[in-house]
Amino acid sequence: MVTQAQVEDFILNGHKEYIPHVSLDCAIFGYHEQQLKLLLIRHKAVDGWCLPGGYIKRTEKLVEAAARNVKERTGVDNLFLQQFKTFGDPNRAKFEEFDEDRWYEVLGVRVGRGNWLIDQTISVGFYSITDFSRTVLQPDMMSIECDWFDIDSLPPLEFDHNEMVREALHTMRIHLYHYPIGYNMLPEKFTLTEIHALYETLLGKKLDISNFPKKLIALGLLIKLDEKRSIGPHRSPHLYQFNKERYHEALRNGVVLS
Amino acid sequence: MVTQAQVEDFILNGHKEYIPHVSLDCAIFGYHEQQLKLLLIRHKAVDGWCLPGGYIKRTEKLVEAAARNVKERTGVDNLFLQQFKTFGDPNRAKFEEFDEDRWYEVLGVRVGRGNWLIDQTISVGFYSITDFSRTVLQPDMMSIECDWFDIDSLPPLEFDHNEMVREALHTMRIHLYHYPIGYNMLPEKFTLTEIHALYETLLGKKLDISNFPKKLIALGLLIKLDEKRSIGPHRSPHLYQFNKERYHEALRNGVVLS
DNA sequence: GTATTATTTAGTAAAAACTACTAAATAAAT
DNA sequence: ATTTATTTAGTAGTTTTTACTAAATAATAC
Repeated sequence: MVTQAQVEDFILNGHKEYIPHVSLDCAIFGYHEQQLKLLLIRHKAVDGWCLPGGYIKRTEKLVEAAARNVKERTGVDNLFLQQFKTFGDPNRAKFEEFDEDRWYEVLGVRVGRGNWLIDQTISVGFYSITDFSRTVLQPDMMSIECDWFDIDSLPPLEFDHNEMVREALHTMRIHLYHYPIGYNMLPEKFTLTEIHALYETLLGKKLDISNFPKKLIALGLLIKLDEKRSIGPHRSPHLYQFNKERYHEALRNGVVLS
Repeated sequence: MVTQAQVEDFILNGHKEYIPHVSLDCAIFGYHEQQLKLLLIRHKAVDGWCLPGGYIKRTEKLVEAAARNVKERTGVDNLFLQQFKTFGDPNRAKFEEFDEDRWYEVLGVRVGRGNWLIDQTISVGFYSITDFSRTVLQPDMMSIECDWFDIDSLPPLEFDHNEMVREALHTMRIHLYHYPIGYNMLPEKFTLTEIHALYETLLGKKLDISNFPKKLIALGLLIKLDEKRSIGPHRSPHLYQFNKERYHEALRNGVVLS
């Protein structure tokens, strides 16, 4: 639970703990059973939805700040997390629309125009992917709501966040061909059909079911187990798991998936 | 010419014109006759070499700040310019080594620890490519020297700039397969041998001379002219030029070169 | 003019990769 | 034992890539 004192301290003294003029925004993609969603939040003092974001502590690395932010919103750790682009445009937030009275009303603190939060920021964009069924959402102290939205029916977003989502999705889909993905999104042991559905959903297009797994297996990323899973009146699929070493080696050095 | 008054104004009042805590660094690659070089500068108050960089005016976009920076250093406009990564690590610059007396000595201004220049910054990395024979180098006001270095024999760089160069080169080489390149680096009309040499040098590897141009021609990026160039006692090569429309369309939407 | 020369560049054969499709295998249910 | 639905190995056809060959050709030397 966030207390009023904490909110006040953040607003009035946050610039001592965080680096001013720099923020980060996270496009957190959520996958589950062939659905792709995006996490959005609603700020107390802003009408529409936007990407979750935050500030960078003076003591932490950029990627650590992003990981902390994702963890705070979703409750989940250790996700696939990548920088995609940094945004800086004097018009990306409209400070002329800043309404001091409204901020006082909703936050209970008088935030002046000189406050560190009411100033131009450069924002570093990260994206992340998680299994949304395992998450426990938690808005940040400046927000009232936090929810998953289907990627195909997002509301219009505030600031330059529509562009951010477009860029994040684009980068994520390119990365899918160059980095292995699946940890944290699939059970420890999974079937080829499951990982196939994951890739199809993330890429937003069909992949031939019989050709798709060949490359992954040829690259040694998947280990075929001697177990099967019973899921109906038909042949039981084999279970697979990731070859952890190869997986992390591929994460570091990249692969080519097609 | 930069006056002492300008230096003082930049140091003491720069934070009003520029966004504090954010900087940018540019890996400016220079190509000419099968040589690949990198532009480095030497700060007045720092011993080693580093990437040229600068700050972002409150009125300009990120990419405009980078373009301005590249133009100031090289005198050349309108180059291929791409963001590659943003760097943020509390240890990327070592402020404990900051030597107030040395700064006074070399700059003639007393720069205190509270000064905006002596504080943690997040740096946005851009890379750019130009023909180094067409450039007129110009150090920035905080530097004494500015020169091209062969990419294979760079001096060790200050701060995290070795990592930046590694990342910039890596990104540039990936981009070569996804964006057309050559404008500003080749004459208006050029031979297949010339563009082949450009790609080989930038990629740092051999490309089969007889297969290389096929994809570029098939994509319609190159227009074969009816002119030839006389350059020796042998068959004269045809001249080509870029299909401007296709070139810019490919810059926007990307291509796949292999 | 003609032969020589070095390089450009069209063409092709072989190899590799990719795609679309077929059918065998198989485990649960009846 | 049979039916059923799905997994997954296999393959044939296509496309792309790669490696190589040789024809074309313009400047030079004679």
